[in-house]
Amino acid sequence: MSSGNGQQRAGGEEAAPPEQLALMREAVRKAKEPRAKPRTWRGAALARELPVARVLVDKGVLHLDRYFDYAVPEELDAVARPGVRVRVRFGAGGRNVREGRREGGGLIDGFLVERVAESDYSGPLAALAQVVSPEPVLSPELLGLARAVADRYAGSVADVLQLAVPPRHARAEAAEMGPPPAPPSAPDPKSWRRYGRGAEFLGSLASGGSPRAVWTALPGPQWAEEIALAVQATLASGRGALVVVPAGRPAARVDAALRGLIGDGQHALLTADAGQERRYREWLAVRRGAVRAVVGTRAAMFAPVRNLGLVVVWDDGDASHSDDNAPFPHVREVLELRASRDKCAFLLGGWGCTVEAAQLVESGWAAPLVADREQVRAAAPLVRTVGDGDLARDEAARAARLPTLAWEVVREGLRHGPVLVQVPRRGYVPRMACAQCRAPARCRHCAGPLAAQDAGELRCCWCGREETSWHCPECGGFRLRAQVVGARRTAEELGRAFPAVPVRTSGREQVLDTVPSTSALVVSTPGAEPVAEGGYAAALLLDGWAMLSRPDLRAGEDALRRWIGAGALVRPQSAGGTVVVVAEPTLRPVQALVRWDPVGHAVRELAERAELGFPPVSRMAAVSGKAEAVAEFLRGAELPPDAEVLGPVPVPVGEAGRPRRAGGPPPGERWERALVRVRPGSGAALASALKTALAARTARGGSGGSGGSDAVRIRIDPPDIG
DNA sequence: AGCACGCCGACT
DNA sequence: GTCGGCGTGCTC
Repeated sequence: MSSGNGQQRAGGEEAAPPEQLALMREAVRKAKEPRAKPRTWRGAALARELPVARVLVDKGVLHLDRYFDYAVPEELDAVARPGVRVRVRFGAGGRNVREGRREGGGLIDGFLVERVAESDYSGPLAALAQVVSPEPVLSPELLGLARAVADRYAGSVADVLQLAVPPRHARAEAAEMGPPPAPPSAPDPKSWRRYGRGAEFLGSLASGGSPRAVWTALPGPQWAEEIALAVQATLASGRGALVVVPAGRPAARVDAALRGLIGDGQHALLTADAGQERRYREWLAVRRGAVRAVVGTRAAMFAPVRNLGLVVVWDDGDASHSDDNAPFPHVREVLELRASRDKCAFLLGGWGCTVEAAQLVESGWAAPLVADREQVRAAAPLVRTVGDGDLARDEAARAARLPTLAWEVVREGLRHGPVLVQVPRRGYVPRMACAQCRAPARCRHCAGPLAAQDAGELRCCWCGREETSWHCPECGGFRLRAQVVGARRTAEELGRAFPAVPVRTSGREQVLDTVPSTSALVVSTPGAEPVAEGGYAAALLLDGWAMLSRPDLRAGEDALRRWIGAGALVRPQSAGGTVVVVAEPTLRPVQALVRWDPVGHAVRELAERAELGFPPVSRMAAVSGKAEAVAEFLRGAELPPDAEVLGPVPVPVGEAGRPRRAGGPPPGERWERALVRVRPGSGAALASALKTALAARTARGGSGGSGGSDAVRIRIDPPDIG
């Protein structure tokens, strides 16, 4: 078998004299001899032991997702250890054969993966240009994890490492670090006793066990200390622990709780808002084993904790647990991988319960950690609803835009302390719902969401089929309405309704951390709610129907999660805490809130998704790009036999209000998106098929993952499948 | 993605 | 004869 290159060369040499031709053929054959001895083009001396370095080049492109061999010069022998960052010449410029070997190609970064005696590569090896630093940042464990994540998400290892290894900072690296402090003693389980087998769980951690649990936390501020106790128990067993929370504020709470329990110095805080130097210093402290525990936001999910004994994710339904860089790994999934690979304990906690969490319990992978109903009733606020019927009957509501019940609860609450008002954030996508019962309109073929198109016709956002005779399967209605959200004005009007009371707002721009226990109206968007000292006296959850009627698979789950998140900051019912939600009391998430039963909701939701073939019971991948590119890609890909392709359908350009996520179509281009769905168990096969097809495509002609006009993008577990 | 190599048409 | 377009294929 001769390479294409060789054929070409031979063709061009036909005019050359025979003896010269023979010489050239000889040269070609020589270059192809297997097990070529490593040599540099300067003939520099090589390391005597293991002179070949296997290098992972730091380029996200998929067809470069493998190792390249380089020769190790003698002078780099000592520092060229596995795991260090290196720079190498890489690119076509390196093989200018004619005028003797000349340096070419650009210098690019990479990681030295291992040192070996011989190379499989048949050509002459280039030499490592530089060892950037002797710090072995890429351990075999981290590389293994990065590879597993890359496989799970059909991405490249280099892309994952970009998320996993922070940029180097020389000054941070120079700092000396001491040995880790002595482990703390095993904790008293304290409030963990409120959960059925909570004390048992902590005991298992402390004695070196690796239990896995989905924990439904009771409302209130105790959760941070409960996580800290789990960390303490794990440290007591001589192992390390990793906690990932959705944002800086909850990270600060767990940090404070840990300080309170075991003091400073046992753990590092890894959050995005730290500067580069501090980030790298903290990360190094973890890698070097100077600290044994980590609390942080999503980038911390890869933290190289030594002898990992426990991983924790808090509030896994929060969107910020999903990384927004390729290949878009999710904290819960990555920590599941870590727990499996490292055989360590796993704790997924939240006030609510995601469908994915319910699935972990149902599959038997994790055990439920819940309090009994009596405990729940004692800790949760009283929840009351205001539905359409109430509103219609309510004269006062029409005038004041505030239902009588809501008004009364707020007024009464303000007599005892602060009152939280939750208003939805702007920017929910208006799609279609039943005008009568407000159930989202769904496609009768694949159950995707229906949306009105530019021309006015009704189409499925997944499979693209037109719907001409829709009627509501819930209530039999046949009229549709577009969903519109207008919110903030309500807050201003509220302020006018209670003129003597101070109004404070907390939102995306300015997030309040805490508010005092004095009477005030606290208006907040979901996720930005300040914690009130002693708890809120009441909470008012407005425009619930708008949250619920988004035609998103997770609309109900999301709404419930946000309500629960607000309600958990309210005093218990026994202390007068009351929540009013403006939403139909017949709807499932509303009922779940009233009963404070997030697990029941998630379990029912899971059963329904299994029936309809929705994630997470099936796995989905989105393929998007220009129409021809998507079609060609799908034609070329060898998808698993059970794969089902939905669509493609046009990607809406700049849908009203929805912020365009990174990875959308460039301005002015019309893109399409297809969804590929497989049965449970075929997820890995799907990811692998997509990765192979993408790599082949890029290597062939197309312009691969990022740039070019014929690019396609793959996203496993797309977040917005309508 | 870059980047060189090589074939094929235009021009001093 | 040589210069330079861009179509292919490789990168240790």
